[in-house]
Amino acid sequence: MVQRKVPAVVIRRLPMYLRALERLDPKEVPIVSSEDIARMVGTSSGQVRKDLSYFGVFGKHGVGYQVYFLKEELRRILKLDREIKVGLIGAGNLGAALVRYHQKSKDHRPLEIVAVFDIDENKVGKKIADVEIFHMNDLTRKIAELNIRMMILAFPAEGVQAVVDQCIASGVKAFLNFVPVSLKVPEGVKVQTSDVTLELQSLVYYT
Amino acid sequence: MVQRKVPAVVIRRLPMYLRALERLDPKEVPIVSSEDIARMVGTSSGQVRKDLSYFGVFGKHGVGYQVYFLKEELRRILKLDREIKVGLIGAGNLGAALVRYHQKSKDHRPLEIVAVFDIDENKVGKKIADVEIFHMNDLTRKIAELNIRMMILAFPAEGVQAVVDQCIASGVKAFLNFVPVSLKVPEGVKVQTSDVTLELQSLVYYT
DNA sequence: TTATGTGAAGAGTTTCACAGCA
DNA sequence: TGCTGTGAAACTCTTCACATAA
Repeated sequence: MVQRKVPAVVIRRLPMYLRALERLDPKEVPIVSSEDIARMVGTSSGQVRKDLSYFGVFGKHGVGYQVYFLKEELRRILKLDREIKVGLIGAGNLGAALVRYHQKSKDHRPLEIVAVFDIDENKVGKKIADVEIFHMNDLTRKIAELNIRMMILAFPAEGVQAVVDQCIASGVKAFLNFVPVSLKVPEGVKVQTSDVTLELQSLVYYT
Repeated sequence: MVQRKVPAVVIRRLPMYLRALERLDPKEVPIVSSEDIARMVGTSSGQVRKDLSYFGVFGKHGVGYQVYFLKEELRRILKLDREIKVGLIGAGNLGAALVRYHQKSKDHRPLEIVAVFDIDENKVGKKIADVEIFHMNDLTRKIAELNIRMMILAFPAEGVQAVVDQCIASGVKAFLNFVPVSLKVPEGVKVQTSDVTLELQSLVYYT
């Protein structure tokens, strides 16, 4: 157990381990080895053990890990042991698809998309997969009211930075950004950008 | 200039530099410094210079980089100086949104989505943003026929590995994978996985 | 005997700082 | 003088290998 600064890469792998464990039935497979987990997520057993060691001691020498226990621990570490309210800005193609996709996926809990925001008056009041669409004018108010801590950005690139600043001022701590711009955020706020065009372009190098 | 193995991170940054340069009008801004580029993409000037140094010498000491020239060079390095045929499997919400999003984006060229594939007979023959939907039975044939080298995976998780193997056998060299599974591919084939659920889950850690 | 937990070595990336050229 | 190109240092992350505990 080290509990120094945990590398961001490690944090990105923990949900993979969690998902692998969730595919297992604890009644049939009550115990797994780091090797088992590694095989399921496509990494090495050493890496699994090292990653876990940042947070404590979870296994038994010569035995392995208790599936149920390790799952609980991973959820606790990732703060997935409570409900998390997520907002989404942009009720266009991508935004709507993301909401539907998220609602449909089995392992979306405990992440709950509780509000969609858009500037288009015609969309306001309607719903996407049971999630209500609010006007951008209500952004600040709704973030506070619904206690939204995470925001998904899925709208055209105009004025993203201003919107982000507004969110941060209202208490948003993390962004999943699908807008193709680089964002500036203060210390303590996390942005994860997913840029399909960029990813496609860099893949071409390998063809 | 080094031209050893180029780190994957470098390849992922080059399209960002390219996009930054494309935002500039070469008539107004014919020359940029590494510092200018760094500011636009949110990195350091040293990193920009180091990254470029893997591929050759593109700037002039004391002056900077000629925008037009550097753009051309970046396109050449990334192989974006020719048309690239891309396929997409899965005409669901996400798949359709990705096709529309890609067609609409200004900097999508020279990447062209030339075929969508789905198992649903009812969708076959229809179009999404002018791209025809083919049946999965025609996958292998169409990949060869249209010379598809890259595939976007956006369908439910059943049997992905088998589909991937089929694509590889037909000549696909790179995948952008939105399916939440870890894929096994041979040396020489590149997979970039984008998993919204995983990204959201890891972001929670920082809230 | 088996599989964990973890220092230490190794590999990969970023940052630094300065020589060198326009 | 100004900004590039690049080794070398600093830092981060992964792999290794083995002491250790069940």
